[in-house]
Amino acid sequence: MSPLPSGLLGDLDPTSDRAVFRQIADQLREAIDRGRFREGEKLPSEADLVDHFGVSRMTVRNAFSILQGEGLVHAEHGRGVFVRPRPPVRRLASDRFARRHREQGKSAFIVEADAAGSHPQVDSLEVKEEKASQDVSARLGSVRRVLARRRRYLLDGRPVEFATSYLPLDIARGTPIAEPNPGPGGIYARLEELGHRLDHFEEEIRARMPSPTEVKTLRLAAGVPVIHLIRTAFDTEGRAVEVCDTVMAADAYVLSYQLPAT
Amino acid sequence: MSPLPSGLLGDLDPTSDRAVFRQIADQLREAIDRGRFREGEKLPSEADLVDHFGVSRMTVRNAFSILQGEGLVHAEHGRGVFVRPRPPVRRLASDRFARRHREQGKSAFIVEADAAGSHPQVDSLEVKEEKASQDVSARLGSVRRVLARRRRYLLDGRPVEFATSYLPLDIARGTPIAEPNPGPGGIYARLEELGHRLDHFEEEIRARMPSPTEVKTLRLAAGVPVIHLIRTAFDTEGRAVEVCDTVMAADAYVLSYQLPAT
DNA sequence: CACGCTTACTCGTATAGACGAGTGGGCGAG
DNA sequence: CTCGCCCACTCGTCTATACGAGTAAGCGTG
Repeated sequence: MSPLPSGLLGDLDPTSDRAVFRQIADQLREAIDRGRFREGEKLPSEADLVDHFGVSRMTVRNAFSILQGEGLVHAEHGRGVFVRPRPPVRRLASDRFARRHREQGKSAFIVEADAAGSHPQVDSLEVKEEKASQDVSARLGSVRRVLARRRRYLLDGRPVEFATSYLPLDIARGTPIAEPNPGPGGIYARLEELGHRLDHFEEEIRARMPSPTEVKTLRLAAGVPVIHLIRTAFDTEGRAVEVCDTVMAADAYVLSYQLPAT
Repeated sequence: MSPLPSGLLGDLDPTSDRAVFRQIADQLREAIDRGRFREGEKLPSEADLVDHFGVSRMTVRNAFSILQGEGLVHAEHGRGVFVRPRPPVRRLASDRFARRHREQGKSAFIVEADAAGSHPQVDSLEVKEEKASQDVSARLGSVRRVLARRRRYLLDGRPVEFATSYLPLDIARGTPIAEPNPGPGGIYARLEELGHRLDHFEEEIRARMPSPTEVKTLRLAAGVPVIHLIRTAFDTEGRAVEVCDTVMAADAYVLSYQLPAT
């Protein structure tokens, strides 16, 4: 156990009324911000810090748990505590559903990821009829049962997004939309072929901490929120023809919208 | 110290390899989800749970700290641990900058809050010239110095949003935009009067955990992420005339956008 | 050389105890 | 009755200790 390089971290201020574990967290946070520790780099071990600051281990662990909650670091059992690297972000533009983007055969996700040089994957495909939740029913205009299309998106092996599309049965049943692979251009292309020319989308965005299920599905590190996006697609007759409920790892996304200044 | 009502919480499973503090957190989470504890209601005290489960206090505290990280509960020193109430959310529509919404005298924030029956407030007003950050400079087209307008928004006494507008000096200096109160219709009205007719806005949205500064400024509870929104306003000549950097308490907002299906 | 075991180091979980500090109700003095 | 104090209860901070379990490097054996 090598002692900490002197100067890397300072001392505690016993006169301060700031709790010791907060002072330690402050020092580590500042060192990270200043680039003394780089992305992915290992921080001093708990034992190192116990020696350096002369405190008990629980105090050091408390300090680390603060930084974890802030999403700054993550611990790996048996290895150490590391500065959490910022993963590459996926940029979602507001014109991503424009007709011109409906490529042949491949989904927007695949096309875009290929272009960015990363390896895209879609799994957990599930297509089935089910009872509409109260919220989905309200958005689709009081439908009882819906077709649900569930899928998870991964980039370079990392899950980044989990989405479920809900469609009224009278529109989707017996059409390619009810097939696992709906064909080129995705379900929006199919909807238009079925006579539902798309007019506009409405997107609602929230951010919150993930549920335990979401942590598992998206393999989220501590201190990573999720972006919850609910999109409703309207056809030219003003009918809501699809609701898509998406949960995204917030550290993997930047959403981008263009608004007219009308 | 009254014993816990039997049936409210179950027992631990000693054969499970799930950690005890996680099992306790699971039980509390489920009880909250099922409505056994309502919003704002007090959960059993640490001492109660120590007795009920026959574990040490740190184990119970670990369980609570998980739930805090999930934003489900919050602790109040000397009072107890409570189910975190969901505050009323502010809905931001994508047409909120439309010209027709530029009311006389009052800002959009005030008008909207009044309409919703809550008490709006704006403070921390600061208007000054400063050096542009690298990011702001890039967005505004390589300007060195900018006019920065900082303000914090509160609803019913609770801070919900902290925003800074940056404008190029050659546009803003010496105009009402450089005054604390820019007058009716806000700075967008002034920009148009100055010949910069607004064409469109671009908004970038991220979500992440707050920095300690943001926690203080927005008085955020544990487990509440922030929404970071960066808006750039473009005039009809394609010039970026303002960048607005906004940090919002994520539990107080729903963003809503309308997209054409062009 | 290759494989497997040992070992040191890492974080994870849990116990027991101590003191501090904020809150709020109750009780006693005036 | 009212005010102020006290006390019980609450969470916050910190120490000290123990064992478990994952990781990786090194060493010894075949």
